[in-house]
Amino acid sequence: MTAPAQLDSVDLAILRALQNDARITNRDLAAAAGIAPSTCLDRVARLRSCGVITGSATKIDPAALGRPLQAMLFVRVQPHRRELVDPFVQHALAQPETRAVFHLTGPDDFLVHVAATSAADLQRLVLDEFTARQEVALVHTTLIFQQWDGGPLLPPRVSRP
Amino acid sequence: MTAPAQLDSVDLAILRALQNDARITNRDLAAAAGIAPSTCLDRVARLRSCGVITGSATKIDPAALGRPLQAMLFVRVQPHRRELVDPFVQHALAQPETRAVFHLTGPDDFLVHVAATSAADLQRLVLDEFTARQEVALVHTTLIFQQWDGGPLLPPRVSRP
DNA sequence: GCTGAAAAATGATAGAA
DNA sequence: TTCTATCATTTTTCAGC
Repeated sequence: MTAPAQLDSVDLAILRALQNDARITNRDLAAAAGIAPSTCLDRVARLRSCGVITGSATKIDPAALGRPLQAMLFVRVQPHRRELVDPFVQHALAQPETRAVFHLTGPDDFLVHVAATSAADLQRLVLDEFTARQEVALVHTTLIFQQWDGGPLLPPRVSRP
Repeated sequence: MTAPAQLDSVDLAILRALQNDARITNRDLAAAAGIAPSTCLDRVARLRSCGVITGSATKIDPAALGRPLQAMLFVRVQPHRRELVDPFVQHALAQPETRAVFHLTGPDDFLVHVAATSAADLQRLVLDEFTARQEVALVHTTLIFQQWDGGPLLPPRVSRP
C-alpha cells in the first residue's frame, strides 16, 4: 500500500495534471505525460494502488454557497488524552461548518478550519459547539481574510533511469 | 458569476456526491440526485457558471510522495502593507512544500501549510525561505500530528420550491 | 425536465518493438 | 516495460419533446 514510491518524470507529469484537474480524460492525461493512453492507465492504477493517489474532490467556493465567513479556531483540550481527543475530533468533523481539523504540536492542540454563514453563526459555533464542551479549555478565533491553494504537490526527487 | 445561488435539494445532492468523488460519472451522479442524466449535466453546468463549482483536484498522500512531515508556519510581516503582502504570498506559493496560504486577522498575519521531506528540509524552508526575507518579522513553526478532511461543504439553507 | 439516438471515451486485449 | 491497434461497453452529448 504505502511503498516508498519510486517515481519518475512521467509520474510527475501525471500527478501534476491530475491535481490540477481530476476530470481530465485519460487521452489528454497521456498526451500531457507524453505516453500512450494504455500506459497511462497502468501508471494511474499503480499510483492509486501505491497509495499516492487517495481520491478526488470537486472544489467549491464557500462564499457562493452562502458561507462567506471563514475562520480558524485554535482549541486547547484539557487534559490532552486520547480518550478526549477522539471524541473532540469527531464532534468537530460533525459540524457542517468544518472544512478541516489539524492535530498540532505546541500550546494549542487543534486547529479547526471552518466556513460560517455569518458572524452570528460563527459565534454560535464557537460558544455552543466548542467552548461549551467539557474537555475544551480554550478557543481562540481568527478570521481568514483570503486564502490561496498551493500548486500541485510533487515528490522532492525524481528517479532518472 | 457569483450569484447568491438559490440551491435546492437536487443541487445539494449533486454537490455532496461531487465533493466526495470528482470522477463520478454523470450517469451515477444523476442517479444519486434522482434526476435524468441530461438534467444533471445542466445542473452541474449551472453550478459551474454560478461560481459554486470552481474546479476539481486529485487528492494525494504527501507521505507516500516523500513528504512525511507537515507543518503550519505562523508568519508575522512587518510592516503589514499591501506592497509587502503580495510578494510574500507569491514567494510562499512558489515553494514546492507549500500546500496552502491563509491571510489571517490577529497578531500572526499568515498561516502557511507546508509538507516537508524531513526536519532538515523544514528547517531550511523556515530559515532560508521565510525568516531570511526582509519583510518577515517572525516565524512560528508547529508540526501537524494528524489531519482530517471535513465532510462536503453544503449550503446552510436549501430552498424548497 | 425527460427521452433516445449519435458520438466519444473508456477499459481490456493481443501482438510487436 | 511500453507502445500500437482494435473493439465491446459504457458514457456523454445534443437533438426534439
